[in-house]
Amino acid sequence: MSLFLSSYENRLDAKGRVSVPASFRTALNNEKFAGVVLYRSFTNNCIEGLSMSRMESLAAATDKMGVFDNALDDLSAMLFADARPLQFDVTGRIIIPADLLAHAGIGDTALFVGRGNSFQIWDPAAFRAAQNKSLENLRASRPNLVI
Amino acid sequence: MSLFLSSYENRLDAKGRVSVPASFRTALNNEKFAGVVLYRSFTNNCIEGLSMSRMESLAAATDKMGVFDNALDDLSAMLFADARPLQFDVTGRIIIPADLLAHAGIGDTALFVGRGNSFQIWDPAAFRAAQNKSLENLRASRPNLVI
DNA sequence: AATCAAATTATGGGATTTTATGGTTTTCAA
DNA sequence: TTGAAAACCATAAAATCCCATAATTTGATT
Repeated sequence: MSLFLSSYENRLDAKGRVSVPASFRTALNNEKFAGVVLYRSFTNNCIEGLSMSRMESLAAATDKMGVFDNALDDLSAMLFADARPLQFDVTGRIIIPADLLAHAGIGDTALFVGRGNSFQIWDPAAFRAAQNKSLENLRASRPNLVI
Repeated sequence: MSLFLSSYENRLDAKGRVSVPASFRTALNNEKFAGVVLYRSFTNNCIEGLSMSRMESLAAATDKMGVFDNALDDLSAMLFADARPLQFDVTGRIIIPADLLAHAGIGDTALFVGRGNSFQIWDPAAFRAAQNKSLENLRASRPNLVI
């Protein structure tokens, strides 16, 4: 398996440690960096997460675009400056930096949400609200995706 | 064979395990992931099922289109967040998560319904009711299917 | 067409492993 | 030396594996 799928609600302990869901870890288990990269979402009150190798391919992609695209320059500046590499401990936990937790409004419970090739970390209630919103949007726009 | 055809009614045991019908399993037997991906139907009180490779091609598609199609982005987000990868045990069983069972109103018997390239899982009675409803609709509208 | 044997499939329960979570000790740098 | 981070250890709950058995299908042979 190599996609981040499904959602998992895990608790932060007194030291701020959270288990990254086992299925996310297996999705990462032939990565050379045993951990994840987190950064603040630009669009939502949540944390974005991906593998180090995907971060590297992002770097490669922005390289190819050249130095004259200002928007992209801003984006990659933000992204790379903000990105936090976090290594798993022996039991597969990480400590999410306080400013990321604050940005996502996460208290003592974190919801890991699969997004295919990446994932997000949300405050459970905030995610449910956001998901209801996009379900409404979908019902209104009825995109025609063939699955 | 590679299509999901026909319907099969199987029992859930005390631990919630159900056999995926053998013919569905053979339809999946050159997949690298030995199992299925399930998610809540957006339109019916049932569970949708498909192969992991189909899920992966969806991930590839959303990658290519980037972040500019909001509707499709919403949809794939819903899908990936909701999708449950479930591996077969040695005898070809899976455990359907409790929230999916609740959404489909499934008690101790699950009806696997072939849909060609995908399948659905229903509560038997709920499926029969839905079938009658769509038969009524068909009689009323008489769509003209050209083969 | 009927019957029986063999293979496959569905189902059941106990044993084992993983996983999430908590706490304690050690290390290291400020 | 003191505080934070990392390493280490422990455990309950959940998921998975393993083996056994009942039911069904398939295929062969009358």
